[in-house]
Amino acid sequence: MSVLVHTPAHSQVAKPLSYWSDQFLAPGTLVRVPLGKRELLGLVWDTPDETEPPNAPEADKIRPLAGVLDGVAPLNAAWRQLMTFGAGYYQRSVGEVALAALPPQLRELSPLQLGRRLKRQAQAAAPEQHRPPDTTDLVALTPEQARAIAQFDAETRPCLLFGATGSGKTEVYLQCVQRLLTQSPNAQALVMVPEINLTPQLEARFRARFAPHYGEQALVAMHSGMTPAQRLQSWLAAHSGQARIVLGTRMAIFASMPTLQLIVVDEEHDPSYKSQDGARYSARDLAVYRAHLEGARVMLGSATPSLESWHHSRAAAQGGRYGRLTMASRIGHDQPTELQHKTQNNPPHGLPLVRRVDMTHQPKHCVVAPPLVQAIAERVARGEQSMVFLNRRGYAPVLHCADCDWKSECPHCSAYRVFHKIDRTLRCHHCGFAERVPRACPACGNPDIAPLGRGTERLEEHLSELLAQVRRPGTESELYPQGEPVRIARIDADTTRLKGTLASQLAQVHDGTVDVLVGTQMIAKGHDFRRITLVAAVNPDGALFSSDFRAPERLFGLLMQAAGRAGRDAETSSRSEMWLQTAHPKHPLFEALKQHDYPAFAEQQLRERAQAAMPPFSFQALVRAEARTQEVAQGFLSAASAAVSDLPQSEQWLARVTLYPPVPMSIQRVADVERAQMLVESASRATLQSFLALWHTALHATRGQAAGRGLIRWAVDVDPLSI
DNA sequence: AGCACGCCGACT
DNA sequence: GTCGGCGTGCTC
Repeated sequence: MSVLVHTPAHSQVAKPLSYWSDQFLAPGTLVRVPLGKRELLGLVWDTPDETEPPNAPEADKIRPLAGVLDGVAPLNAAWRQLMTFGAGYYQRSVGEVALAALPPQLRELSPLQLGRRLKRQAQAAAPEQHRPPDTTDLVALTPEQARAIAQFDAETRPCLLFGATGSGKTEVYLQCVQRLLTQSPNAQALVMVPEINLTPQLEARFRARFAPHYGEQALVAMHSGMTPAQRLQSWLAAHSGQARIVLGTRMAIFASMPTLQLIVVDEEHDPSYKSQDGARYSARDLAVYRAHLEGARVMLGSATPSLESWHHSRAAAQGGRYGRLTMASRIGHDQPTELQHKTQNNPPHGLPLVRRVDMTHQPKHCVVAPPLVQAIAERVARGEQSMVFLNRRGYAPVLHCADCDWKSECPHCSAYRVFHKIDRTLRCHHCGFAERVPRACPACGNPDIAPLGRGTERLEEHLSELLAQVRRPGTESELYPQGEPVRIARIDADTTRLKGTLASQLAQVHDGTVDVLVGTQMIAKGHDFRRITLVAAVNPDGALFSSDFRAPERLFGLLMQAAGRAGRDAETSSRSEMWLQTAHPKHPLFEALKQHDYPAFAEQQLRERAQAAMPPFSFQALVRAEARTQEVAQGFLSAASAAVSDLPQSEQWLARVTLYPPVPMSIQRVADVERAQMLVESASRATLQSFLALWHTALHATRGQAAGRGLIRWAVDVDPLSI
């Protein structure tokens, strides 16, 4: 009997292992098996009567199963196929992928403990009486929303819901789920969001809509912020079919859902859907594949789709494989005619007016341009809120000595430690190494060491100085005869480290306790701020000329998303603005942003990508290597590259697959480990796939040879997001 | 991945 | 004298 256990792709036990069993066990059955001195969770893989895998061990080495996990139904064929596909596509072992997809507690719990949990779960599942949904529950839709849903119903292919921020994508998801649950009494739906931070508000909306009809148990969440017990509970509810809706982050794509009929991927362009550790899977891509496997529908939603999905949703005549559903207007705004759009210099469909501040015409070294300060001050005086966005946390990215040119380098990484004024530390954002800020330059003793550049901490400080004279309206008191001073809050990974602080900080913004909000991209995502009428990006230029070909795409998405935070209420949207401080105001990216014209931006980007034969017009994989020295890391990659010529038909492979030379990674050393990578590219996804599968053995073998000596780790990243 | 075995540096 | 570092090897 073949059984999968949690073993990595590179170990010698990557294949299914053989065990004896005296009873028939269906594939997908959860079992416990002895392995060495341990007993661990296993998953029955082949049917018992299938031929034993090649290289089966001698009969005397085969040990009997330790037990079967009663009460948990076997994982179904579609789920197992998803694991097989995921493992193959991302170059990992099936055991690693499949066992990692199960809740951790399932692996740890003894059969007795599990039995108790199952009993409790069954009691909780006791039938509840609920009011069946009827037509009065349906929220009125805008014509665009209604059309999008009708189009989705008429399609069988995956669909891209291209909807402007504020166009009501969430309501479309809700109604699609609602229609499904009403039509099929057992159907399940999976709704995915990119970040844990976004789950509470979406969960609240889904719960309010569905719990009255289907019970609290019908909706479960799945993300890494949950306790092991909660995760097991959600997983069991989904696996048993008791949960009709699963809402979660990328990990939820692996949930066992026996009657899955609909998958929604919200903010499908978000890079968080690509896992960066373990198996480097894309939950969005797996969603499309899984829907295909299960015969389920899939909807990818975004205001700024990934260029991959946008390209897939081009006209069918041009080879498009996805349907495209467009919702261009914000709720409460009629779609303007083409003429209005062109003649009035107004932004379309109630989106904020984009203003570019040419920083080359502003005072030297100014951080916030005077006109922007003025605009924020006016908002404060009117009782409106502003959001200032800087994608760099801490006080200053570097500490510098002007005398000897010392810089706050991290001793363990090839990066600078960031100055955090709040606790007077120098912190490395890559390895976590932190030290108290030295009083004087550690190299030459000069007491005059100065911060270089700006992070959110310093921006917050700077803004409070610039706005010190501004007073809030209608709040005269003895202390402040002309009204209270401006209130500034900062939200970034540093201020939200503790659980629940993000929620309470967001609440402060909502109830108007805050006039100006400073933060990193964290504040640009998803949160609905009703009273914000100004959004500013202080320094977005960095990504314009980045070596990463996806940097413009990410910047555009981020700025568009940030712009979407402004004026979400119809009454304020007419005077809401997005400010961009840039040294390149004429850059096409900003031109497109000003028009809120994603299609034009995507068109231009895709043209560039096509010319340079980059994704989505080519397919890539990255081999990464880590070692104590750069020589070893690169040496391994070179040897692996050379090993290609020993493959059968190597010339044909080399004609269709390009192997680039090994290079150090952009942050070459992290925590005293040297990192290098090598890019592999092909014009065909299938070719790249079969090449990787063939080459994997050679890569593995290289590790055991001289070139692999001293290598710490290596891994393949298929469809990498950053190169 | 775990977990053992195994061989070299600073401490109860 | 041990405790403990992580290099190498094995698990049906």
